Amino acid sequence: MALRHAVLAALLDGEYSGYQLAKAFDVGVANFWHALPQQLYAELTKLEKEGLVAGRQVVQETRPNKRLFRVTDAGRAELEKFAAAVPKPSFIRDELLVKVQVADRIGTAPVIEQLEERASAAEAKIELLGELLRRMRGDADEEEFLRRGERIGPYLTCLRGLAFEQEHRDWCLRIAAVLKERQSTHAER
Amino acid sequence: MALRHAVLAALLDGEYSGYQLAKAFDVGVANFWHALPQQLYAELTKLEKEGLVAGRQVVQETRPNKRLFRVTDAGRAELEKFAAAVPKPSFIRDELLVKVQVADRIGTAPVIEQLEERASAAEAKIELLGELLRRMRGDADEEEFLRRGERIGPYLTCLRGLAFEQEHRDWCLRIAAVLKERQSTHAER
DNA sequence: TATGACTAGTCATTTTCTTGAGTATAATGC
DNA sequence: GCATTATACTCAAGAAAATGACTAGTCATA
Repeated sequence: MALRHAVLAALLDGEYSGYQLAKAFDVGVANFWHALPQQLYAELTKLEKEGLVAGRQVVQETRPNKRLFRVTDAGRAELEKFAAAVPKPSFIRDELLVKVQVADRIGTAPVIEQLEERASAAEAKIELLGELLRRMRGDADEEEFLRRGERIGPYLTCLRGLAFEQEHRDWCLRIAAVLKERQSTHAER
Repeated sequence: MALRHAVLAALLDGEYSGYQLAKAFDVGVANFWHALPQQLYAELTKLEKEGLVAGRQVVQETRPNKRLFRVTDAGRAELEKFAAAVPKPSFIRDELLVKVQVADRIGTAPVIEQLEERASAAEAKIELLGELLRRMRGDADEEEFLRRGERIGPYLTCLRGLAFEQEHRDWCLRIAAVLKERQSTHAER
């Protein structure tokens, strides 16, 4: 019951099609959740049936028709109920961590490579998020924006995304360095 | 196909029962994955059927009998294959983030409370992980340990857990402060 | 002019995760 | 002495997520 709320949250800022949502939920512009297109289409259908969102058909000449969705009052009420409920704890769940856990017992080389790839992926996302944040706050500096900005929710979640990616990158680089160092000093078994 | 590898990884350090694994996977000592007891028991059964782990019955007088599992050669090979495969990207998936995303549009008060609760939960875990790390490295300082320590895998994943929790705590406190400040300056709608 | 990428979805299946309940004994705490 | 917690599991059901395949038109590019 969490994807539904993520969808409602994303839809709170305006009308979007399933396709548009899918992009946002995929690339990570939406730093607060992640889902595949199929999940989103399915969820939108369910939400519409329950009256939490309302869709309207938009006929397009040159592109396939699409359906734009917006949150209804019932949807907003549902979100409010959700916000008041106790949240489930969040966990890291990362395949790379599993690999690092055993890296010193099995082959280190591929893990080092993956750590470095991850680090540069994180770097790219850091750039992207930095740009996004700059655009969101406009001329104001951060403090100012956070005090007086109109819509700070997305900014705050992006901040978390940014901090997460920075931590992620730093850890990857550090661990890669540690494993490399050991690779050269210890004899490979 | 990731839980199986997490289980194999956890089992690599010795023989454990499903019950013991469940504790490790629950509390977060295992900072590289999370799972419920039922999943673990089921996974162990499957892994045994496939010959990736081997279990042996240990008869106990005073406690219920238990089954201890260890990784077989086939299991180790499977882990190696896994380590070499391209890893899936990791995502944050946190209900609290969804709430923060919409916090400025709906009720802020409960979200602030939840942020502060999260922060203190993170604080507690930080303590725990710090203690764990200290115990793992013994007398040596970190640099030293990472260069020459026997088994650094678990240490490295704990480091990530620690950094994650610190970032988590800092963000929660910062956002709670921002939302509070706005609550007092803006008129609540 | 074929190739692939982009828009805008749908359908079906499988895997994974979560929730809830139940069994049985033993040690510990009030 | 009675309640709680800890050990050690099992079974079933349901929700959520991931995987894969498919439709169908448009646009840019090589």
